[in-house]
Amino acid sequence: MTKITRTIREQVTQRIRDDVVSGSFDPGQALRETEFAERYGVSRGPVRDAFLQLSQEGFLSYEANRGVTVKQPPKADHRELIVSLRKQVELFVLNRGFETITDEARGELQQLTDELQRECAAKNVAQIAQCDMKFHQTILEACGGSDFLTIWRWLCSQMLLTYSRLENYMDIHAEHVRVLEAVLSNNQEETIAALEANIR
Amino acid sequence: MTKITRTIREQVTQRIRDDVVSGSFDPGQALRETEFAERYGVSRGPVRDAFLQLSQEGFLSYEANRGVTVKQPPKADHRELIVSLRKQVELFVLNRGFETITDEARGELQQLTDELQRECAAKNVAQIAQCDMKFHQTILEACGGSDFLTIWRWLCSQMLLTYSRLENYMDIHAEHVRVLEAVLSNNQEETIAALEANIR
DNA sequence: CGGCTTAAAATTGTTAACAATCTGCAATAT
DNA sequence: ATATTGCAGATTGTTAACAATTTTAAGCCG
Repeated sequence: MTKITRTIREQVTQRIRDDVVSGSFDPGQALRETEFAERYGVSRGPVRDAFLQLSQEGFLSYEANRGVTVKQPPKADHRELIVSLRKQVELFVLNRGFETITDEARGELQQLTDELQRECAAKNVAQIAQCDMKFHQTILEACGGSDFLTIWRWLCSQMLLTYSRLENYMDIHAEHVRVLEAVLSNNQEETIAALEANIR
Repeated sequence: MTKITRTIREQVTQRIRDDVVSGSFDPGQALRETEFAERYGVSRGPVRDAFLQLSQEGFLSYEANRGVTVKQPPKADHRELIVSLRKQVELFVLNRGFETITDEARGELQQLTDELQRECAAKNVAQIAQCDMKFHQTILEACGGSDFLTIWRWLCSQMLLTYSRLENYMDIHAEHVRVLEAVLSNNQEETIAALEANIR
């Protein structure tokens, strides 16, 4: 059974995160609690929680008594380090836990790849980014890497602030198909190679 | 002029963080919002914020509608990766920004080293950890590495969950003196070597 | 004109009450 | 006996009012 009700904070967090990833806001722009509370028809509490969480995730920047602003994308050399760190985390986890991937996880990866195809065709940036991340997250969790989820999310969010490959949508899908097929055929080396190529 | 008033949330967050680092709680132990609100004489709001923040920092584990528990320390192999990642971040930042370290930052480092000496002598675990982190944070910020503070904090917190060198307190101080003197003598290579040796 | 003071407006921080959800246990049915 | 249901208590989630802080801008003085 799939989860039916999510907490308001989670919903608000997801919506704002999507908007940031889609580039709906300018970097440095101030976000007001009241504005979002009214827009979503909720009180300031959950919005406040969402701002706090998204700040720690790396999408927003928080200053006491002054609210949050949309984070500037990282500089080129910083981005290089970030990509390198993310690769190390994902490949580390994959190397240790490749054998523990269950058939259920395989099915989920298949499903996410299909969803990714649809979203790539529809050119829906926020949904593409969400599928992309969920795909990698599924692998991480299936390999016993849940401990690294927080740091991995931060690394991803920094990369998403410059989600530069928005031109070639279908390439994104193709890259994930390569990973998926490597996983399905139980080929650890090819999986690693495919993942390595996908993270950039 | 030093900061006079801090927000309640910050104070509560710091106190709980200190208690976790000092080992006041058992791993897996559940923390109740009401209990901490009463203990600190505040309402549940700031405590809730603190729980949320400390969860993202990696000290606590959060489940919707079920509250937070104290995080288990990372497994040995995970810890190795974490230490390696932290080294990469600090050394990357230091390499790029060593020249930008100001005299003000140097003074702060001197001050923190003195404070560390006192706290090591007093064997006050939470304060030692706090000085230790503040020392490294000062270097990071002085070298223009503020962008990495979030991820760096997470890496540190995971290491602090097994702050294993609690025996040889004065060694901690000595290691930081070596870093400090390298910075003061403007010796970049020695600074890197000293930092590298200190992060473990 | 430029800098300083000050009050009002806007915004975030905190609180306490209320709502929703989960937990544990006893009663009940199979 | 075992599993299921339902209720009471405990705990977290949400809301709206109030407090503290910051920002804005007008007024004043040099």
